[in-house]
Amino acid sequence: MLKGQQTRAVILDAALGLASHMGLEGLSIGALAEVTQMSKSGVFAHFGSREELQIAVIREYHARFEEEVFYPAVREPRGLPRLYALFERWVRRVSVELDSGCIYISGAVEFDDRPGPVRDALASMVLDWQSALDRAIRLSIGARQLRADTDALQMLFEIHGLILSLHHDARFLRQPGAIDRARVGFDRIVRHYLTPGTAVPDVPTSAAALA
Amino acid sequence: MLKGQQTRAVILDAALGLASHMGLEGLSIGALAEVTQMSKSGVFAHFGSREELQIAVIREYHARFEEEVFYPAVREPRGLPRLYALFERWVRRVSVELDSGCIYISGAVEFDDRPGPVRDALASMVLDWQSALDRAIRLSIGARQLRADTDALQMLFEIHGLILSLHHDARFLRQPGAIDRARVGFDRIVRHYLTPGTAVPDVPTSAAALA
DNA sequence: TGCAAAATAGCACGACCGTTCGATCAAGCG
DNA sequence: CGCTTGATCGAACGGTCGTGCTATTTTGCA
Repeated sequence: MLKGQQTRAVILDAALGLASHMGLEGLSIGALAEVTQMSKSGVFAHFGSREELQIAVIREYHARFEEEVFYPAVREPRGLPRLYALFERWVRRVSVELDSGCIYISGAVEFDDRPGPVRDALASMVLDWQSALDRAIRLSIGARQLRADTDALQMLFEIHGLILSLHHDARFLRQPGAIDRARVGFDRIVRHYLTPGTAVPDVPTSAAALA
Repeated sequence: MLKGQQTRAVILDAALGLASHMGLEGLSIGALAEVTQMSKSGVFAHFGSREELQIAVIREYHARFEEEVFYPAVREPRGLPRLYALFERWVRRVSVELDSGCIYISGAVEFDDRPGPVRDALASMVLDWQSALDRAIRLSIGARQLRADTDALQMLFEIHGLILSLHHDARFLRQPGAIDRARVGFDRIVRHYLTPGTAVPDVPTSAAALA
């Protein structure tokens, strides 16, 4: 009983690392068995099918994402401080994980015209995260830090674009300045929707982080 | 001699359709043979290896992209009109192709940590396109339509994010309003870098296109 | 300590993969 | 006409894939 859950966790951990390099479609039970020093059937037995394994990986990624990005950020006060914290931790997750890679992003591309349970699970997690961001934006509007006519979903669309552009430039093109470009873009977006006279938090920069 | 190039073109056309659905990694010679009603070895002979096939697909996609997006847009006058045309055609390419999919974007995710000739070819095409956009932005600065202190690469980073967000929301999440969100975002970015007093072209909207 | 149950291994299967090789077919040219 | 050359095919190879089976080992509890 205990042993089962335990090795399952070990497998899942290895699967996450493997999936963030090869993608969810590149995740194979054979490779997973090799990494964990188990037999293919031993690995297989814990999930019942490859699809279930993929879904388990997605759920595990979601749990870790919440742990590292969402929960710490919602401890910040409502409004802009929380929104800034959410974005900054999101940026870090996408860029620090430079040698792994965001499963939300790679999965979205892999499964964008491949219907099925995996795609559904992925979409549900992504929508969950987006609605969390949407709430944070609306709270900033409610606190009159962002203008009342702010289109929260439009703002979210633009912010999400910065993260995707960061992922593209940093991971694929290996351009080092991408993190600060994302931060600058975020600051510009916030200032655009800002209620005049409201103070904005400082934007962290890589240079500042070094000092 | 003639027949060879001819069927090669037929295969390549089918390969493009197949790759934009299944990704460059999902492109298989067997499936390609089935679609083109040929034998696997017949298909194979035209490229010599799967990798060469993938590179040929990338080159063909690049050629079509130039044909549909770049060349028509550079016939617009320098500065903002050309920049708007480039963006609008880019948007259309990413969204109209809703049932196919942009190989630049899916390829970037598939090959972001898979070094080799395919990744190199892909990166070279993407950088080519990005430098074209960069030139268009700099020409707008030179024409004093955008402010002299405009950071062209930062602006490019933000615009690229809109396209990626559009691709994500329209293709993966199937949200219908994404195209206009991208256009609104673009208009907002341009206005931010705009030299005060400069007129901006109208932004096309889906509603206007219907009228 | 012993026994039931859970966990893991070993093996085989059919399917698909990219690739190779030799045979066959069609067309162009002397 | 025959010969060469390029295009295409058919069959096969070794490999990996996911997935079933049946043993065998290991675990947790009475």
